[in-house]
Amino acid sequence: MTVTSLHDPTHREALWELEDAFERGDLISIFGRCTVSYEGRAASDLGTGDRLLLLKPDGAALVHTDEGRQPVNWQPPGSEHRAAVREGRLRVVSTRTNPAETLTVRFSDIHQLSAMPVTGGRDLDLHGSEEDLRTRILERPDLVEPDFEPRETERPSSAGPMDVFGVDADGNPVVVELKRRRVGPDAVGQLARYVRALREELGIEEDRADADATVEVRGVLVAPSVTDRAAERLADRGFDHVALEPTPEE
Amino acid sequence: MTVTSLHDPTHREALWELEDAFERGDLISIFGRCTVSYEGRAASDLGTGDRLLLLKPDGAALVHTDEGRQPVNWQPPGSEHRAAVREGRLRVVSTRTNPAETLTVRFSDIHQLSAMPVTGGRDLDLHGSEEDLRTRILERPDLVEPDFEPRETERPSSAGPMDVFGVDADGNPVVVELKRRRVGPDAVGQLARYVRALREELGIEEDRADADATVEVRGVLVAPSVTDRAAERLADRGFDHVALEPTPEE
DNA sequence: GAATAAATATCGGTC
DNA sequence: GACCGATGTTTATTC
Repeated sequence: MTVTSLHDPTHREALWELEDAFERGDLISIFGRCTVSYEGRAASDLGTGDRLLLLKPDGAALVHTDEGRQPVNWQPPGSEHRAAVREGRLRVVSTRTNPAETLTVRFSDIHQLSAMPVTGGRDLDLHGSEEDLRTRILERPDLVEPDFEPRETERPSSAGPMDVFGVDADGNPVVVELKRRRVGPDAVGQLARYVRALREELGIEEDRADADATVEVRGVLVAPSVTDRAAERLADRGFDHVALEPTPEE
Repeated sequence: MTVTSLHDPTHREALWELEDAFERGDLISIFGRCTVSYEGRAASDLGTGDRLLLLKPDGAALVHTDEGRQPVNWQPPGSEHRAAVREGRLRVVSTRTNPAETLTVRFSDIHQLSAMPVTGGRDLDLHGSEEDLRTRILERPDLVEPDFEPRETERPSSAGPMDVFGVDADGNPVVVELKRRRVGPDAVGQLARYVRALREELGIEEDRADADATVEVRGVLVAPSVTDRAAERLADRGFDHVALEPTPEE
């Protein structure tokens, strides 16, 4: 493990080290006083200040200040980093295409530069996602409702694949939409599109007042909880909400 | 400007410096070999590997690998960082409440530690946002359509505030929904909710076949472009699309 | 490449 | 604190 670390380097020293680090595919961090400008989907300018610039070998670039989880400016992976000294000052430019975007960092002072090789150790084991919720329901369909019978996951429809498709105790088709956390109105809209698509596919009238219909396509939203507005929209459309967490409570 | 930088420190040396840096409110970066575990809204585990840990004085914590714009693990601002040496190894724990979440980083090797004071220089001047699009339309309403007359922005309704409310050449109420970029069907749903709310408020029948109505609430979606499915839903509901960028083309 | 939906989304404003 | 909507959202997956 060879970590390079320069303290208060000159701009030229920083450039030499940067070019070597690009060559090695190192993860690079530069802390210094700089201005930042971005142009692409939007455009932004950031005046002089102390920031941390992170340059990744996959092309990602991040400019961090002392606040926030989000970088104040960035460039996504796949971008190309270049460095140069202009008028005695280090300048780092990261560009990408489609969309065409450019991030430019101009340093007036370089306090610290580090470069370090990083490989592997990237495989995160994450649980508690929507997929865990689906697994949970397939293993215990009664958590949705008694005698619910899942038939298919990712069932295709003209509105896209529905999370879970099944049949209830009375033989009605049921569209289940899964959300791992509290949801707003948009999730109800998503569910409504699937239900509408399935009704059309099965030739079932949308009019719920039509009590003659022996078969009704039902919509069920499975989520830990719903917002008030989402609850209204669920009620409007005659859908059900099942309160369920992606993983069992302790 | 005092930047502290330790190269291959002992775990105890790193701890001392960390505690001082917490005290000073420094921006801290630690590069080293570590494992990471997270528990909260979801849960995850990350095996041993070289990573960069960024600790911000506002409580944000970021674990970065050599890939991706996103940190592989993180903690949002407002969290509390603590450090300790257990069994000779540095351990950094960041916790927050509501929701209760904990991020734990256990180091086996510390390659590099830096701490630097950062203040100010955080005010980003961003243009090309939805607000720019609204400004543009208010200055040139004809970009929406000839003789369109904006009356109100953020006009309240039972479905929430609508972006722009106005009147067309024939005196019809117009609800304008703004999007800074290409949109999908959800934006049409959002517009539909506002239109429905306004129709109810004004006591206007939704049935468009009712040609007797002298006043019709119209819906206009202003966005650079729309997806095919969004276009279908716009047509279904009789809404219009105006192709417009948040900032003028060069 | 376009479209669609998930995410430990984050972030800001409002009530 | 809950809720709602924007974001240069990013990211993954599918078509």
